[in-house]
Amino acid sequence: MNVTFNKRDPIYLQVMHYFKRLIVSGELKPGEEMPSRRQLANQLKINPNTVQRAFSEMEEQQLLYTEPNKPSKITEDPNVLRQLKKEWLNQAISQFVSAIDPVDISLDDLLALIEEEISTRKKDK
Amino acid sequence: MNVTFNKRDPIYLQVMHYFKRLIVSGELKPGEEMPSRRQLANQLKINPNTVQRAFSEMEEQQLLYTEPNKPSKITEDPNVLRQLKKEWLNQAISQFVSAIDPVDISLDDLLALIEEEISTRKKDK
DNA sequence: CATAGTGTACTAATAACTTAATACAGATTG
DNA sequence: CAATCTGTATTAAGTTATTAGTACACTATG
Repeated sequence: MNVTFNKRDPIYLQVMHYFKRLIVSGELKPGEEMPSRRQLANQLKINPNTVQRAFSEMEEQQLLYTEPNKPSKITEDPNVLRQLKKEWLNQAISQFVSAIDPVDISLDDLLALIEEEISTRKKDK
Repeated sequence: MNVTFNKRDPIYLQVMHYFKRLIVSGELKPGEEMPSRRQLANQLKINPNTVQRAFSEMEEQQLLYTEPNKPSKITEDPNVLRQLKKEWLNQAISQFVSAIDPVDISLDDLLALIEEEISTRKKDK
């Protein structure tokens, strides 16, 4: 459980983002149990209600489901999962293209820089 | 002056981002005058101090310089400008690669999606 | 020389978020 | 069957960053 919170964004959003990422990557599998709200709050040294907020929003987005008095679980709905991955990717690309729009650089150079960054990261990990 | 503020991020940061983008794109040229703090605040319907905060931070970053009782001007230091562009690009790429890291997609498919997004935007504008 | 424009500085108010304190219903476990 | 674990809900308080209000010093201009 490697989470570091930045001070700028709301913690509940950062918690959501952390778990969404795990779902997108497949590290959290459909049907898998989430940690309990209190337990997670203890680990992260945050208030249980902050976890509750993150979880209940993820539940609204149908990423989690909760049976009464049981820990929440990752959705098993393939449509929801597919949609999540799709949106995650679209959002990343859209934001990226928008960010580099003002920069004067050729497409080839840009793609080369991306490849370079990716291979650098592979090496480092 | 086409600015729409989101509600999440501090306004002064959004103002900074807006002008940095203009500098990166070259729409604001070295030595060019910035609008006065009050005038800009009026246009954007925000408090002059919010503009002041944005401007003074940009001044700290040496993107602007201000002679007493004169409107601020864009820096004419080519090193600062080069550095800004470099960091802008690096930040975009780094953030993007980090975002798509959990996604299971081939490099070729990814680059194709980027090209597609770029050409879509060109078409639409 | 008064008016209106600069930038700047200080303090107060606001708003958003987080934390905290409790409570309740139900399940599980020893 | 008591203790402890789930999730859920409500309300209040605290904190912090952002925004707003106001005043000051200086300059240019008509």
